[in-house]
Amino acid sequence: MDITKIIDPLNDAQRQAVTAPSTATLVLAGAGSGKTRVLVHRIAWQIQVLGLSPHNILAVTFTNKAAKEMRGRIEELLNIPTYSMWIGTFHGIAHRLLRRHAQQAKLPESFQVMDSSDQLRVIKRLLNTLQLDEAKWPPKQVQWHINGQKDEGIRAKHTREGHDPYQRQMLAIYRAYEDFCERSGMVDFGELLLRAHELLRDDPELLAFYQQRFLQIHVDEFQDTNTIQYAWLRLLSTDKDNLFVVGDDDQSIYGWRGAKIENLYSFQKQHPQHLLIKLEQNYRSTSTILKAANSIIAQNDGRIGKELWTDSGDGEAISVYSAFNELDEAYFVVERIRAWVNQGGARSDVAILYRSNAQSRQFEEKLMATNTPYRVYGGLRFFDRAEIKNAMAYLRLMSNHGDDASFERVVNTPTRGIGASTLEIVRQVAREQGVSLWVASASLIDQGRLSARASNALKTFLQLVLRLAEQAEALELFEKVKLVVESSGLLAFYKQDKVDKGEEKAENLEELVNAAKLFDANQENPDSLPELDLFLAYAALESGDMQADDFEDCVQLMTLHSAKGLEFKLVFMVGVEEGLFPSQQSVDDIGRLEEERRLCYVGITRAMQQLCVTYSESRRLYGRESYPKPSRFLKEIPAELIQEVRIRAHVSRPAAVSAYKPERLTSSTSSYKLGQRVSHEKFGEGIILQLEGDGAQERVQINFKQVGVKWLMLSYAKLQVMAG
DNA sequence: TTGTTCCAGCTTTTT
DNA sequence: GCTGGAACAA
Repeated sequence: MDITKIIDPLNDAQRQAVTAPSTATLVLAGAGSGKTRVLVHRIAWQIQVLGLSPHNILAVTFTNKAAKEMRGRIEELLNIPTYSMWIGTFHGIAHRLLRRHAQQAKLPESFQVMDSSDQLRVIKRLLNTLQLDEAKWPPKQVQWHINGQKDEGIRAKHTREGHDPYQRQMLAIYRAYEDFCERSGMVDFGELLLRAHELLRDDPELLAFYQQRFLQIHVDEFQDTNTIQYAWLRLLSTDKDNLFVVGDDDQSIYGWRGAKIENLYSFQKQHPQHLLIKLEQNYRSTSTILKAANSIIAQNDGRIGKELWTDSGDGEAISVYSAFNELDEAYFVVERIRAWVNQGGARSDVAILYRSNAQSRQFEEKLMATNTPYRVYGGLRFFDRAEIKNAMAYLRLMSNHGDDASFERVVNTPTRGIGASTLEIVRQVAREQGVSLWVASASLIDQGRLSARASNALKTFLQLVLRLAEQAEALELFEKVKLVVESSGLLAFYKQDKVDKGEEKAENLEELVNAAKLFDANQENPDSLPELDLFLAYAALESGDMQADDFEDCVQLMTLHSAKGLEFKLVFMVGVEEGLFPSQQSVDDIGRLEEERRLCYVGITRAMQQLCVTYSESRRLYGRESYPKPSRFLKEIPAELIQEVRIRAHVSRPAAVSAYKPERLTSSTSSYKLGQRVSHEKFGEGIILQLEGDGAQERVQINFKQVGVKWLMLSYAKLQVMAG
């Protein structure tokens, strides 16, 4: 047995963690301190030295990427297959449990997973049926409320009807939403976790089964767990003290989406005998960078406390550049990158990190202007694209006719003459009879309660889906997808669409067939569940990773949040200004301010060799010129670590932007005049306010007595000149 | 069905 | 000040 491979590459603290006895263990892992290595080697140790079967191990992460990496590294280290080991995201594992035990979880066998945009659509439709004004009940806010409740493990039935009208209405919406999901077999992300928790909690036999199976439970990024996730972990580990959690309270940056840093403290309280191991030796950054990071994070209260150190050298000072404006800032950064590349540095070792996505633009422009390849992270992922979602909706509908959200999505995509009024009737019947849109449509057709045209169109649609389902039955997964893409009419629809990037969309649809092929090849499916349902869930749960296309040597642009877990030799932290970073919305609340500070800590510790911080003396924000102060975080870096860049890379005081605005030209050919009284057959009497355009394009703005101000095309509107 | 105008909103993001 | 979505005119 070769344990040197497992033990030798570790430092003392890491080794202590890896070889720790099976007891509640908290590994406080600073940035760049080898956190993943500890998890991987710990699992390897348990298998190779303690003789555990991979079958007995559970490892939970937050992202698919992290899960994949962990599995890969374990396989590499041990050279054994790991398919029997449960490694995955909280959501992925919850999903697996629910699929396995759909019946006990009171879910239909082919329940569907909704992603957040699906969820938002459902909520919008729900508000509509409840006849609530979206302005008063913003769908986003409703979504936030519902997800918040689920994260806390609260269902509608747990909430007492209070007196606060707002709360009462929210509760009513939540209840209606739950009903809808129940009826149509839809499960959102929060529901996956909540349902999985309830499943184990309410079924002692099942719980005992999994408790006996998972002898060791490992949790990555524990500071990001929310209430229900931690509750779920505790259920599984009851009486066993077999939780091995790794996290860093200083890198908790997701409080705003329900992460409870308190879970770290509760863990310590609930396991008084727990083992606490701090990983403080950093293998990533220079001592200068670490000193800056330590000094900033020290400003926060209530930390468990640790200090990063390294035995590598001081390295270069931190450059701070005060830009004249945001263009100058971009210019400076791009110049620096050019110098780096000229000295033989790789572009992919360089990252530009910003607080908000909107900041990427000026950097993109400058990079483009200098022909520097770059890649912006974030944005639409493959499975989030409308054309992909449409294809998936057909597949879902084939698998589950009760999926109203998918029904709505594709009933008239591509257009087949099923208009809003027909749909409204269908919805109404569905509501009255408490059935799905599918069933309502079928009965409406049977009873001949629709116009012949609407009835036929609807019938064509239902038959299309039925036919697809029938034809797909015997096919391989990728053939099913191919069938749907081609026979639904989607592909043809996008191919003929010349204006709206239709070609690209058609290509994406073809790519979807490939994705299905790949999925099929990689899928283990130990529980032999329907592959189509698994693929659909995969699309919702793992929407990223499809865009890892070009391997070109690129500069990396991303938000500070998405940089977590990554490292770069040269890091630019830009826009480090009060109001931007920390964000204006966070400065009045100490808790949120501290989270911003942790974000700053995360940003700084991404840098391996060189860190460059920039701020601008003036910045255009929401269309207004602002003159922000340098961020307070800058002052928290000891001055001796900083080298201010004095020279202006480029004095780019912009020439005063011309105030010229083309005025709306008054049409000379018109027979109408300003102030002219006219009358319109539909809108009645009014007075001309403005004229523009010529000939067929000529338009007039008219203030109508009855209906107010409107723009009308003169060539269409039949206006009568009135005396007056 | 399509093209235009209007209007709110505006941190961070994974699953 | 820009952008995406809703509302509206044709």
